[in-house]
Amino acid sequence: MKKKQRVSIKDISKELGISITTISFIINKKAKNRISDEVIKKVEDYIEKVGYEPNTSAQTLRTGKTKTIVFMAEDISDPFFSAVAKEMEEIAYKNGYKIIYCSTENNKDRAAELISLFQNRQVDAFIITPPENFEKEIQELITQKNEVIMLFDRRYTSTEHNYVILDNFNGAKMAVNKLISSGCKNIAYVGLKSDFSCMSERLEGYKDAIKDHQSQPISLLLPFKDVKTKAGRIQFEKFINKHTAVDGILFATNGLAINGLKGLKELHKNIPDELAVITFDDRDLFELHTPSISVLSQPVPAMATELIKGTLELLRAKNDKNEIFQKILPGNLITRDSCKLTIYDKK
Amino acid sequence: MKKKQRVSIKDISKELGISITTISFIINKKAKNRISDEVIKKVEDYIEKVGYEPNTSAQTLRTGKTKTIVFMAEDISDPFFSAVAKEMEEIAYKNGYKIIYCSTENNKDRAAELISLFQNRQVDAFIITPPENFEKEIQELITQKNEVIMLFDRRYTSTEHNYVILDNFNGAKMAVNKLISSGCKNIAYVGLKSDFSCMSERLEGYKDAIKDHQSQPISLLLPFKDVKTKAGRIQFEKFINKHTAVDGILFATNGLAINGLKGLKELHKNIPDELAVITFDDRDLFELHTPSISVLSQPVPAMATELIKGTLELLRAKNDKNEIFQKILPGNLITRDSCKLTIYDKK
DNA sequence: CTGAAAGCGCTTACAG
DNA sequence: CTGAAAGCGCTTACAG
Repeated sequence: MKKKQRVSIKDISKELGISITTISFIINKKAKNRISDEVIKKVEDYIEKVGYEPNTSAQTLRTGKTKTIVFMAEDISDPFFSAVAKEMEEIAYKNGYKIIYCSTENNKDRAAELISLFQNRQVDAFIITPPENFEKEIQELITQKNEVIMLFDRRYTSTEHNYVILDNFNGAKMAVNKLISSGCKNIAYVGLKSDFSCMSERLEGYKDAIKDHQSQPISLLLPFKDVKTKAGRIQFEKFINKHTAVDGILFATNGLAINGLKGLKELHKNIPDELAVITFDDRDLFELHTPSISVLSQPVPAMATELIKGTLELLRAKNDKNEIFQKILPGNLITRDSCKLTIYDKK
Repeated sequence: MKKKQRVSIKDISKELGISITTISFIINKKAKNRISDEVIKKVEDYIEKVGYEPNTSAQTLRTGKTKTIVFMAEDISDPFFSAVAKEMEEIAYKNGYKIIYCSTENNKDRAAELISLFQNRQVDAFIITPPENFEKEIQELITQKNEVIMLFDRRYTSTEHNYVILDNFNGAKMAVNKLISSGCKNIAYVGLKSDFSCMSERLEGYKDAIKDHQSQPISLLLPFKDVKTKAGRIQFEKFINKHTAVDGILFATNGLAINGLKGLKELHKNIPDELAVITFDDRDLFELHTPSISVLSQPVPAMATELIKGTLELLRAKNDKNEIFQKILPGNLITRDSCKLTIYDKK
């Protein structure tokens, strides 16, 4: 935290009597077989001594690379996304990259506006959780090839693209199997009415898990705008009152679970005796809830690592080849009191 | 989301047959009394038409201004800080600024490292929640005058500096008065062992509120590292077991409250009958908790607005004068079931 | 009222 | 193995 005056390549050149060309090559590790070891050593030592750091703007202006990644989350203040964001940052900084965040609020106009804003500001890569009905825009973005495009949490089946997602299908299966093994006979699925791949994959996982177990799926799909609202809660309560046989629920997102738990409280349902509950995404709220809520948690650190690792890899490979980075990570089942104990649980 | 090739001032100059000097003046609104209205109109129309956006790196290289603000939070994945972050972003983008986030984890070495990192990358302003024992470093940073320094959540009494904070003293008083009016006779304070101004101000507010009410303050101050740990919970439980007369608690942070609520659950304390509870900071967890928890919530949108507004103002005023921006915002008391009802509550 | 030119700090093709 | 020079896209002091 010293430094008064920034030192430039020119200063080093003057000081050491070596051309700026040579110094630049050394700084950029392009000196091998070009510059003598002696000169390399001399320059590196001096750089170390004065703590030289290249001017990013000059580099950007010259190369067109900004060393900046944009993370467009659905909502950066959502605990899941902010946890991912925090982990990513750390790794990005270590690799000399900055991250800029923004929230789409699942609004496609807003997302389009943000993308165009950041394209103007020049960024190297976008990590995006696309909003509803955004496939065309994403495709166009990928086709332009101006930036590396990495999708997160959601993918499209029609296009070949980079993504990091949860294994939603098997996650849902694990969660439902937990409900089954704890004695539930009629399991309902509460999800989002959405074209998000994660939502359809979770629903499919649910259906697959119950197919030999109960006569037919029972599901409620709420529109995105109602997830946190009273209107959504009323729809959920109606659903519960209608399907009286339901004795287990899988919530597809933590938002749905929170509103659903409020609803179950209003209906005075006893968890887990009348109704067992499990949800996607862990939050400390679920641990503290009475009773504590079982979850299928997403591996946040692993996701963040893959997201950045993949993006940096693609950034390096850019133009080299049409490399594709795809990762599907398994979730973790955390059993708590909202599922009845079974003889298999030792606790 | 079109655009193939970025258009530069040079392109405009060639197209319109006007010098780049003139165009630059018009873009930067320095055209008044220098350039004819006719030319201004012509250039502005063309810029509008082709959607010209200046190259930020070139501007930065030339002016030294990066249009970047760093927000160093204690933990950017904490709901309070991530909520503030999200609000700030929106306003910053509208003003042509980017925000970069990082987390100090309340670690002073890490904070110092981050500051030096971002100084090298050149940023215009720092919005900082300083970690413990960081006053000297902050003072040095302010003295350097390389960037605008805005403190958030914590301030120092010894130095004159910019800050946006909660009215902690009166917030704590309001919270304690709520406990008093709901019938508590022995109110304890659970806080942080810390040199943060917010912590001492809250403790003072508590002391001031109870001074005519109970014989002496009863407080537990935990070290930062134990806030979320089992060790901290055990200390808390011992404290509760020791002070059997305590029938009301004010928690100084949401983290302390969460761990404390876990402890009270383990001790099978009935809230609010045996023990009423109120905490600083609202989280949806507190609303969903059984019983729901009363809080002294911080005005997140107003804080974010003041933070950015103030920072931009100082950025504009830089060098002009030694302007100082200080804002103390009032908290909101939200009464829920963790305080007993009084005849004054209509519900 | 308008423009030619220097220079911010880099990178890299080219020459030697 | 090393260096002189052009140029990335701006801003602004200076000249007219």
